Amino acid sequence: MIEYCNELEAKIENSSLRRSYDTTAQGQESCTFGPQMPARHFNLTSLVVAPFMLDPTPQATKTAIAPRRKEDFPEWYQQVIRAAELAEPSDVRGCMVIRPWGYGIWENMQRQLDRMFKATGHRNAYFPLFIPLSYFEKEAAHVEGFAKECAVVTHSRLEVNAEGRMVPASPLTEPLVVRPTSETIIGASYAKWVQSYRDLPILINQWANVVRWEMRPRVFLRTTEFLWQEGHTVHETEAEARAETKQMLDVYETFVRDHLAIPVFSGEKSESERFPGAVQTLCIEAMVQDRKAIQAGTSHFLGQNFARASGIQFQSRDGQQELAWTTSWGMSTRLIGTLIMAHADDDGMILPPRVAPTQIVIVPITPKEETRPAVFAAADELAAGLRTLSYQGAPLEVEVDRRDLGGGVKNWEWIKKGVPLRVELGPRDLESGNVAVSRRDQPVKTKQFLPRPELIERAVELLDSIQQNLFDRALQFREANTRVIDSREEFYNFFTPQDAGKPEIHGGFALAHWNGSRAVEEQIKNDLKVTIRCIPFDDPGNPVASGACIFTGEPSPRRVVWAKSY
RNA sequence: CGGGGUGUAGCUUAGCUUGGUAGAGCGCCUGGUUUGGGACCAGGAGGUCGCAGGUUCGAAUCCUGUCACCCCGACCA
Repeated sequence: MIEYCNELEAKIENSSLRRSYDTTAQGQESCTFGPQMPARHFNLTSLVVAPFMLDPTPQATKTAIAPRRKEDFPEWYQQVIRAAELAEPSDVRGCMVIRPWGYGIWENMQRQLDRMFKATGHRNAYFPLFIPLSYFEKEAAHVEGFAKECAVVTHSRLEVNAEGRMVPASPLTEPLVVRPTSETIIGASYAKWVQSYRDLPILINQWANVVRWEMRPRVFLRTTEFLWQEGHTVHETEAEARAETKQMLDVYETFVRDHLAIPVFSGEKSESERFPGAVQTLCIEAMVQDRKAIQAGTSHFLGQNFARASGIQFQSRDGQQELAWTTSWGMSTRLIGTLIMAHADDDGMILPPRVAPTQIVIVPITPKEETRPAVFAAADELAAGLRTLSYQGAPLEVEVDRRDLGGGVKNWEWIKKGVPLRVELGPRDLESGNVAVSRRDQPVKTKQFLPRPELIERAVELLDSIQQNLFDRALQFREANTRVIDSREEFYNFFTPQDAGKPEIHGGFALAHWNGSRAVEEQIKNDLKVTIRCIPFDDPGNPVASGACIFTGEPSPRRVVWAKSY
């Protein structure tokens, strides 16, 4: 056994995979495993593998996804989406088809977020897809911000022309804008609903699709049509509206951290990155594996701007007519893209158990026809046992893969889809009472044998451990690529690729002092394509609270987060 | 909208310079052997070569136009 382990260790070394194992073997009595399929046994809950350790060197063994992250990150991203059957580009430019596996993730996100919205007193409603142009024109900054990406409906009928083609006919008296966001149309309703301070607050959320005619679409990250939720609230006082804005950002941060297993910086946007029409935009920013930043959620304090535009006013406690204070906040299917870029590896998707459409897949191994019924029966029985468990307030989702395919093929499909736990059950396990369990956050060949009752007993613990490990990895990655920077030169070096012709993955988050000027921000953007992602609430750089702007030497109250972004 | 590039089977592509009636790998279908790490053997289906026009006896190949997509810029959840 010892000899065998050493041999295996050597193979791992030679495969040029830089992996770090706990090789003390936890005394699993094992090798019930056939000689043709050796496997080492690890303690499943103690092993933590950091993302960089999972990176094979370019010459390493074949991975399920080509190219690898290091070779071509954007292409890798698209290939993961395809391999995991999350979505596909449609014939409609800029639009995507979200496939069942991808939509299942979205449904889980919806369910959990919705629960959090309800818990903070919000209710769902639905407002029209079409916004009359005149409504849209009411808030100047808002129009300016969205005008360039609006889809506009101008006709109400099709007719057959002389060439037999369908052509739009019957122009509308007033064009309709397909909502890029709903502040104005919802504001029109709110204006009717609000008369007295007793009608406040209004706390409403809507789940909807929106359309923004983007120049350069990318599946999930920037599509012409996307799905989201938009919360719209109205308040009596500024303080209450500001508190709501912050509260919902906190909900987002909690959701992304606890359910998507992604750490974020939360803070405020600089003026140039602010939502059109907002007084203040709060955001959470995540780092993904090419070290870029991605905005994972935003919450806006709209002041009285939209109340003024839509005429939302009320009679106050002392009988005065006053403008209300409004907020809006949103999260979109872009989060699925964020999830992919944050967690997936060179073998495909890796799903945090809390949003996985299926948490556990059981793969029956049926080498001989005569053993098949018994194996299937055992698999079904195990699945039934697991389904009695509750996970995150819902029954555990367990699938038995009965397809008549080779065990390897099935296994790899589930690896690419990112199912958290894979369970193999074959004829030999019928006698031993064991199953082979693999975690998606560990190297694909790692297995542990567990007696079936123990798997049922420990399933939730294993899923929690995966959830935690994904977060730990992501945090470790972010910390490894976040740098406190105190000089302009270091800043420029940090964000300048070694090879300008074929930029490698470089940079990350820079925590640096800034004098608050828009001009400086503009300059940095022009030079390096780097922007301020957020002005954090707490100083994450910590060494000194205040300091000097590294570009101008002027005083700076705090460090801000700089990065290239999606 | 500016600059560059590419269009051949579901995917990746060969052929194009030097015109002669379309080939491969993967995937798919059927049968058999397989199935505990991405299987193998045999057979099979699938393409008006992006589209339109032109040159020619003959066009994937040459010419003109057009459309779509990709990459780089301006914009963005």
